[in-house]
Amino acid sequence: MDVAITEPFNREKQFAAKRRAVIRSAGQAFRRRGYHNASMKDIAQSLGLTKPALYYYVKNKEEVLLECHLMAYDAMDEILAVKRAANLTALDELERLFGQFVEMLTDAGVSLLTDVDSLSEPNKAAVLSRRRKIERKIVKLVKAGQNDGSIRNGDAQLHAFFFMGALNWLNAWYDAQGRLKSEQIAHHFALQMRRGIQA
Amino acid sequence: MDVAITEPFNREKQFAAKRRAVIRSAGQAFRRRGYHNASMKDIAQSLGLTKPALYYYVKNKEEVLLECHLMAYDAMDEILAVKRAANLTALDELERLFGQFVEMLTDAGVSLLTDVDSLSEPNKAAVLSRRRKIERKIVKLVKAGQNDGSIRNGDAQLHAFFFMGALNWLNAWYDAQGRLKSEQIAHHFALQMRRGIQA
DNA sequence: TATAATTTTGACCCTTGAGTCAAATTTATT
DNA sequence: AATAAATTTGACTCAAGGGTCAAAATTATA
Repeated sequence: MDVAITEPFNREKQFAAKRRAVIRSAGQAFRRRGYHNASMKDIAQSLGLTKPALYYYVKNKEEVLLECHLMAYDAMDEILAVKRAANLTALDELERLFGQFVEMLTDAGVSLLTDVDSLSEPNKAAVLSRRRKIERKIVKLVKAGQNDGSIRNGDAQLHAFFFMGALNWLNAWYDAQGRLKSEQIAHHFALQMRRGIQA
Repeated sequence: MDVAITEPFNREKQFAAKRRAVIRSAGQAFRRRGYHNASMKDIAQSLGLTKPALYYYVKNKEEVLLECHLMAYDAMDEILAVKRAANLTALDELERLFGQFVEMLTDAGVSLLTDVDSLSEPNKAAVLSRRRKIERKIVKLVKAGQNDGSIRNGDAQLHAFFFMGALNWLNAWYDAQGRLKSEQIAHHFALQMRRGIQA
């Protein structure tokens, strides 16, 4: 086989995959116990590694937190990127998006963290900028809905802040083993979001 | 004047007042920067004190966090304690309560914190127990609304989790100096909450 | 099998911040 | 003014946890 090129590429892939696993695992820990309550040693152990082995894959703890944030925002961007069908109202679209966000946070192991103050200034700014960009898209959609008549009037920003809270609060109570199943939550939340703002 | 009794009482009052000030000030710091990012030294300085002076009023940092949680729950209990007028639907009542919660978190300097994992087991259990007690009251009210026909059917717990998220998310974005004024937010949120669950 | 690259580790260093204490200062009482 | 109580502080101790490093172990390559 033509390994001369693919082999080193596979090595990189292995490395990247392991690195992602580190970030994801750390994300779970941060989500459950909080950034400062989850030590690098804990995170390493939960992957069957030792601390120095972790540091082979990441520069420092803050970098891990940063990537957790960005990973979640990437996932949200991906959901937001899908162009909506022309026949749907902005409200319909928002309902669909919101349901997908919920599923992403429950089903898929994506962790939407809130601890932004544990980042140093440049990173904090970067994360907040990403967050605002997503918020802006959503607010824009709310305004579109107010124009197409599907969403009732009122401060669009407040409309959005309200239901984004429901999303961020998921971390505090959602339990994959619990009574409430991902799909059920997504469906319920999407509807409650819709009703809250519909015209 | 008959000081023999009132004087020592005043001393205690002074002490208690200063102690409360410490808790409240710490609460602001925890809310803004997070429990672990706000050092006891910071908290002391923001009150014009030094660290050892703080420790004259509180046992340790965890105690401060605990009291912050309890203080917020006390305020919520107080709001919840008011008997509702017999002619109001449960939904009306819920709307009123929710608006009051929002005002309490914005106008009054009450800090509703989410960091429960930085508490040791017994304290964490105590805080979660208080939280659940409040949640239970609210869920009960939701169910009452489903009985009196003012609130649409669906999992009452999910109804509540959704709008409680909006409340907890306030910390992340509310700024007393910002564009959005307390009363406006309270009114808007109360309505959006109502619409989300009304029959 | 020998050699080189990658991955992992035990043992360490170092900073940060919680918490303490004996002594100083301020405030009230006789 | 003298004494006692309450309050505040400078100067510490100490543990936890982030991060490093030289060497060992593993895996791939010649």
